[in-house]
Amino acid sequence: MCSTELRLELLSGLPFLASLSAAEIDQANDYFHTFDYAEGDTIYFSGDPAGHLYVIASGQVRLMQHSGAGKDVLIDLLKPGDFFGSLTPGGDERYAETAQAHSPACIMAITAADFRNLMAAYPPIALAVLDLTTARLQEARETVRQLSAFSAEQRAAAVLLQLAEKLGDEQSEGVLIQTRLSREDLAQMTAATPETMSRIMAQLQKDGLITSGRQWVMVNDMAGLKSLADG
Amino acid sequence: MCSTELRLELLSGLPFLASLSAAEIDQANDYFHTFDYAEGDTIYFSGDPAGHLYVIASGQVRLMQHSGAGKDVLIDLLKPGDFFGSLTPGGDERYAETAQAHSPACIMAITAADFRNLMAAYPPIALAVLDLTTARLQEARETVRQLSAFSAEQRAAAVLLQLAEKLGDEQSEGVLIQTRLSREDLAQMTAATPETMSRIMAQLQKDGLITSGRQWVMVNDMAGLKSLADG
DNA sequence: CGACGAATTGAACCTATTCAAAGGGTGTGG
DNA sequence: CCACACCCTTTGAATAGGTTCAATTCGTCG
Repeated sequence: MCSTELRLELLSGLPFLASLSAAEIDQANDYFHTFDYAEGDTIYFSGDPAGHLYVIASGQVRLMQHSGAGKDVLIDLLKPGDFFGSLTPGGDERYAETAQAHSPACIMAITAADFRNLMAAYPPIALAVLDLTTARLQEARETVRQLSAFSAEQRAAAVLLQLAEKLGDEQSEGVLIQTRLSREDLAQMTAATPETMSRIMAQLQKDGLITSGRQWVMVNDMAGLKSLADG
Repeated sequence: MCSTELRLELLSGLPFLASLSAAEIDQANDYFHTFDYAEGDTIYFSGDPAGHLYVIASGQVRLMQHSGAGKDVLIDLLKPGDFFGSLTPGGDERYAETAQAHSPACIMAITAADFRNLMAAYPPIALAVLDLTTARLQEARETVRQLSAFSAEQRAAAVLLQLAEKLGDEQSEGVLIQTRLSREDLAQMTAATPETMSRIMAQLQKDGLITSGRQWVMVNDMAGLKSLADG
């Protein structure tokens, strides 16, 4: 269970709460409840009534979409400081995605209505959240573009690049992606099958662009990956 | 050129300006400039410095993304009252998409910085814009899901449904989509080729779900299309 | 009515999927 | 501490869905 200090430190570090004073942060903190999740735990299911906004205190969360026959899509991998869940006050709406702990995680939750009041009281918060949402919209549209125009190999390269930038740890031999990632996870981010992903990863490794084993990936040549991804 | 009355009437009817009084609307109107575009005119190119937010007064606008070799993606078709362009004040950012008049159109433009001031002054505007952006994010993610999990025929059915709901005119024989739409336009919305789209449209017509000719589509069986789209 | 752009149709080709079987790395329990 | 079992991963071969290229037909606007 994450400590009160961690909570306050986290809240004060959030980009979209940057406009609040320490006292106001302290006050906002009262609206949040904290929950712990083990790896694999579901935070909410797609279709559940949407009543809360969540902020990651520690750990990683994955957002997924379901279609029939195990054809799931991994929309996004979130890290501490990221938010997810509902932004609208009405509890009648429903979550469009499923949120799942991708690693052991501590999550803070606030009522959607409370958060909306916070945004209405502090316009800079609303603008900051709007900026983040706009950025996600462009990400999603970029994904659409890649699915429409590029090969599985190019999409894989783009996904690996993105992961390396977001979750990568720079090391002497390359950028290590700090997350357990199976071939299936990568496949669900790329709109491919695990088998295809396995073949692609083998090819990328042969070309010296990456190194990869069971559940881990290291990017050795960011520039090379990028030129492959861009066509 | 759209008249001043049309401009005021349009502004007062905008969902995200609903919180403003008549006098405030009148005042906001001063920030907007109006431009006319002929069918096919480009409003801005992907990559241009992003300095304005646009609102459609009349006509239709299409948002597109480019990739090499004519592999363009038609992200969205917008109608009067919809906004597009930049939401962030800094002019250093760039448009991610190209905006083009899909029919003769009258477009109102406001500086991104001015609009941001408006949102900061009237929080309900910011919240309304956030809601619309969130809705678009979910739309984009739904498109990703469909590209990942469904066949071209299912995607085509989903696109036609969506168009019929957004731009459809209910008639005795079915719902007529009120826009010129070539096989190529539909292909760019579906991530398919015009040839594939032609074959799919022929099949759908044979099944009695739609009627279609050169540049036009009518949906005869919404429920049938929906069950096809959902799998 | 004529001409041009759009739509259709056919056949070969290719990428990625599917199904199946064998090969490892990891971590847990004895 | 080692061994075993489990799941992830790899690899192969057959298949299918969509693309590509090319030729023809059709509708519509001037």
